[in-house]
Amino acid sequence: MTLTQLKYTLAVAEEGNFTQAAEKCFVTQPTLSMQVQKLEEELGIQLFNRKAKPITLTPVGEKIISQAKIILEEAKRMEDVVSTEKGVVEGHFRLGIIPTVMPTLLPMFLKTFFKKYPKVVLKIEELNTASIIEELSLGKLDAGIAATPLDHSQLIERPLYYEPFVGYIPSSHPLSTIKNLEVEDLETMDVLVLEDGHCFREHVLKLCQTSRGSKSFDLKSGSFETLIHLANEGMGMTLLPYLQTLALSEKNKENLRYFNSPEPAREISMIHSKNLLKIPIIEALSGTIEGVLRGAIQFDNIKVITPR
Amino acid sequence: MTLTQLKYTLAVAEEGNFTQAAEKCFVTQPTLSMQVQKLEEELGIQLFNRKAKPITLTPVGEKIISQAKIILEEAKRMEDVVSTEKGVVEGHFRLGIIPTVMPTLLPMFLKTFFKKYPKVVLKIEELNTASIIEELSLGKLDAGIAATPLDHSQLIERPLYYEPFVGYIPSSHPLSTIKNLEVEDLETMDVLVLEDGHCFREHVLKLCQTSRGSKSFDLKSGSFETLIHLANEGMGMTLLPYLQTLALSEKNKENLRYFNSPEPAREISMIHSKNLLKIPIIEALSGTIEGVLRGAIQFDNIKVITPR
DNA sequence: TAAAATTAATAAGAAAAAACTATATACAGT
DNA sequence: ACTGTATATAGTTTTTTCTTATTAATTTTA
Repeated sequence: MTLTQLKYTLAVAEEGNFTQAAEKCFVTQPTLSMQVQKLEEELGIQLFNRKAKPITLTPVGEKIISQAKIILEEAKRMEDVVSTEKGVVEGHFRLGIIPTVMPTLLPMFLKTFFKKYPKVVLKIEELNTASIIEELSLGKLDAGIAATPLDHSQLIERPLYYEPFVGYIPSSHPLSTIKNLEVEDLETMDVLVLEDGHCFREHVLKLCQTSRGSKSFDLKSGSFETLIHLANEGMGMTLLPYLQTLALSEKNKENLRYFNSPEPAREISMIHSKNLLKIPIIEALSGTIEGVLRGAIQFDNIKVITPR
Repeated sequence: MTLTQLKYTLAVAEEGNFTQAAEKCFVTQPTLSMQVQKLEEELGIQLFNRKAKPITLTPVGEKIISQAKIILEEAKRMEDVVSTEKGVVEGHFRLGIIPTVMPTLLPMFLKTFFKKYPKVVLKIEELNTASIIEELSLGKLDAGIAATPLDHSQLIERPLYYEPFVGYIPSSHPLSTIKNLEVEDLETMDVLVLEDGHCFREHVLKLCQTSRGSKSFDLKSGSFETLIHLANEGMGMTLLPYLQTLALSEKNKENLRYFNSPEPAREISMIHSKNLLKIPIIEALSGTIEGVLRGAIQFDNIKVITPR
């Protein structure tokens, strides 16, 4: 059994077609056919049902293929081991980012990062915290950016920045006359929050302390844009993460009210598994993000609100 | 990178010597040297420090080797996948058995099993329940025999037999005059139990119900032999698993008192992980044990005592 | 210190494996 | 039955892997 045979067999399984699989592997069709046959012979098992069109896997074949995937996956990691040791910043990298960070953070560091590390192929996904944790532990993700601390024993957290919460209070709102917010102001107010699944929602609820189930809490929405719309239409006030406020129109910016010091803020961190693969890329990403944000977010006195 | 290269490199790492490694791999030394060199070249990394005698791994080499082990381990599992599918009962099999079952069960089925399935190479270890569970999930064990139910989501349990508890009450003991035991008798009595770590200890304590920390409970011992000795010397009574009583001397057998129906009993099961590797061997083992015990343990009315 | 022994690297050729081109064969759909 | 598509087989070339023979380097022993 060779890794090449496994690769070819996997390709056939995925393409359902020898000819296409051969193309994908950059070899001719007979080459591929023969290697698959050799594997079948060595294992003493029929892997494919060649009569079916498109070709299907036999039940045994399914199991073999899933084991083949594991082997090839581990073989691929060898490269990671090497480049980690070399400290080389290159290769594929899969990054998960929570939805409330993604749109504001991404444009800030992406260009800088690509310029500095052109050999890294980033694949970025928008995922909620739970998915990031799961995919990290499954090895489907190399790192994630989420609000911390998470208190997860298998993960390492590296804080990137602290993002204060800012009040958005339309002029129609009773609280709009004040100059600066106090956390206490929130307790009695109706605050519009994101829908379930966003950790930012949990942050805000925690900040508001009240678990009294006020009806306005149920005006859930998936985006800050909608939240601002709703607020402008007199449905209440809301809280935004600082970076989100930078993109507001001048008119909407007038509705912002900052908290008095110590400002409540969320901690945003790079998280990754303890197996120290791809550390150089993680360092490069973290460094770039920290550098870009050093100017953008500068606050003396903050109070971190934990996600849970 | 090929599996052969990894195999050769691993051999050198293990032997600390190219020549011996070559022997172990059934190839000549130059073959092995060249393949290792090719791997080093492909990875672009020096794996071995050839100046040291015996040859040592470079720090990078260590990491590469540990990844190589993972890959080869997974490659080896391919065989298991195949033979499982073929239903072939052969190959290496690692079985863990708890200490209170090991000495009585092993001699009952081992001979029969080897006669029926000569191609299986059994490696049996005496381990407590916690170790069995851990090693099963690490893949260091193929199956285990322990008292169940364990309520562990990653494991499958297949009950093999139900083993009643039998009272051992020396003539000096106040209870020795009775003919049959009732569970209630235990509550007021001083019962000698095994030391911590044995699940049989937990069974007995549970049966006795009392968590009142009676002093006699602390006369712990690691084996039933000692327990019987202690009992004979007037330290109290004890409980034995049924199979253990078969080996007692005729004189000691007179001290046995069986429970009235429903007899309390422990459930002994074959446990294995949900990844269905080596199922045929597990089936063969389970079948053999069940067959052997069918005659030995036959009780109509029992009441299973769970470990926890 | 020189000779012998051990061990790894190199060179060159043989054997084996993996790739290719060309062709045959099987099986749908028309 | 014909045609197009797809896989298997045959024969050849290329590449890789392994072997034997030899060299080079290092350690051990006399």
